[in-house]
Amino acid sequence: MNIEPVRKNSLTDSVRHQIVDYIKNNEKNGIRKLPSENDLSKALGISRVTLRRALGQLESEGMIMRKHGQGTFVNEEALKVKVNLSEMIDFSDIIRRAGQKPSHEINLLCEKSADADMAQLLDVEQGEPLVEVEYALYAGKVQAIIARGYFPKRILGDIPSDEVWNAHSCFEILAQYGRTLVECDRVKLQAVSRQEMEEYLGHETKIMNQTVLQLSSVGFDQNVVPVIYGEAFFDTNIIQFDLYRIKK
Amino acid sequence: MNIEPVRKNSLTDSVRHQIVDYIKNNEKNGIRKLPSENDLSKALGISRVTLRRALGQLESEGMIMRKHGQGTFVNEEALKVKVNLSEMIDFSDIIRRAGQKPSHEINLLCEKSADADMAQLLDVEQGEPLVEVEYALYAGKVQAIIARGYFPKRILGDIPSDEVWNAHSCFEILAQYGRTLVECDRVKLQAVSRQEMEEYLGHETKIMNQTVLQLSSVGFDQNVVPVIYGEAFFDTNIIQFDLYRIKK
DNA sequence: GAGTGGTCTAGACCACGGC
DNA sequence: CCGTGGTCTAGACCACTCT
Repeated sequence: MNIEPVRKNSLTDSVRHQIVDYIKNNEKNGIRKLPSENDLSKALGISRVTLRRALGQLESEGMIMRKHGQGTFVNEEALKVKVNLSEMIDFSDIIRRAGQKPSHEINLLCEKSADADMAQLLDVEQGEPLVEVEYALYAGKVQAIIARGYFPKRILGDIPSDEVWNAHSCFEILAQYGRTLVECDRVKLQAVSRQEMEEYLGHETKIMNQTVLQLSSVGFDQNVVPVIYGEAFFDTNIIQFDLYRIKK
Repeated sequence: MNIEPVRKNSLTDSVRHQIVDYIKNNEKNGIRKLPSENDLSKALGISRVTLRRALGQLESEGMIMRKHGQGTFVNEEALKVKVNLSEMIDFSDIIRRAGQKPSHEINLLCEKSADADMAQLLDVEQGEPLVEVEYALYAGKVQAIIARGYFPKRILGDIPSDEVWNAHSCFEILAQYGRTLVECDRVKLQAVSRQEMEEYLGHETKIMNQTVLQLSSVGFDQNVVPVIYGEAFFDTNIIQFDLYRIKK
């Protein structure tokens, strides 16, 4: 039983992927200039409008740069961004991006009723049954992330077995057992001491650093209805988040 | 002598601003649905393509949500983001967004030659003269940010007087005296202890928190040539960065 | 002047949601 | 069924850069 996120491939999307492939294939050759928009649109058999939509998306991500009167170029500085904070990715992928091998274990899995704060964050009635789950994530053999999540129990039809929890992330379980995709989230950042983290969690951890980066996030489904609240603590000696920003 | 960032207003830009105004004006009335694309484009006297380009930009920022077959809606969750980390804004504006009154003082202003690390980061020769400047920024009466910046001295024709430094940010001085606009930057995040921060800075600070968020950034001009390197330390009890992220 | 990206349009057709 | 947003096109004209 696998429910995959269904994303139709528009022409623009597939063009964008072709351009990304083109860039990756020519990375070694040192080719930093793309063909002109006219040439590219003819070569791809599409209108210039569609090509420009694809290029515009890549430009807003920072992957390419366009210079009026000169051409379109690969932006090598933006490509140096590894652990991109502005992308919504799994904890495991974050560790992979940091160049490490990810693994995880479940610290905690239980039911809890929503207190006032949680009820407001998740837009549910106070007392509504929530699932509380805590993961410890390792980069190689070192603990890099502690993540705790809360979401309404009713989203899950049946509570999966421990094996399932051990093999999948919260988001995968919400997708497969709750048919709920987290499409966007709002994140708050704080720097906290290891001691503050352990007081919040209520137990000791194997995080080595004395200071950690705390990300508090509310995840929403496609209708911007809150579905999950998470608190994650990162050892920034191991996970260094990056961002590439463009002035508007 | 004021050199303003020259940004031509395209039709799409002005349409986008009109939509933002529309949203702000109707925020109080509780109107969360925008007119249909056909109606809007007719009312504004523009083609639907141009309107959709403007709406698409607002959607990628999270300000609006479009539902196929239903309409376009204001995204209230995204609007809750206050101190948006994915926007390139001045330290003073960051403090304003956090709901505080900003002020700043210069801690340090001197010349320094580039060491190996700095030479690599700024893509200059080792030994090249740099300007080193350190600001302390206050939220009300509390120290909230310490920021240190380095940039090649040759960018500035003449070194401005102390008065100018006290009245402007690094970016304003680079723009007005160096005719250099910082158009994009790459940022790295770390959580560090107050002690580590003070060791890096070489002096004590008035930051109250025991842990701070460190942002290390390289700023680039419109040709993605590095022009400034900065290390900034934030008291996240006062400045809590936010992000709204959309899955791709 | 030739080539590049930047902007805008009119119009067609499709897919989804609610009535 | 109708109205909504989603996608794509051909073509025009402009502004910038280089030679």
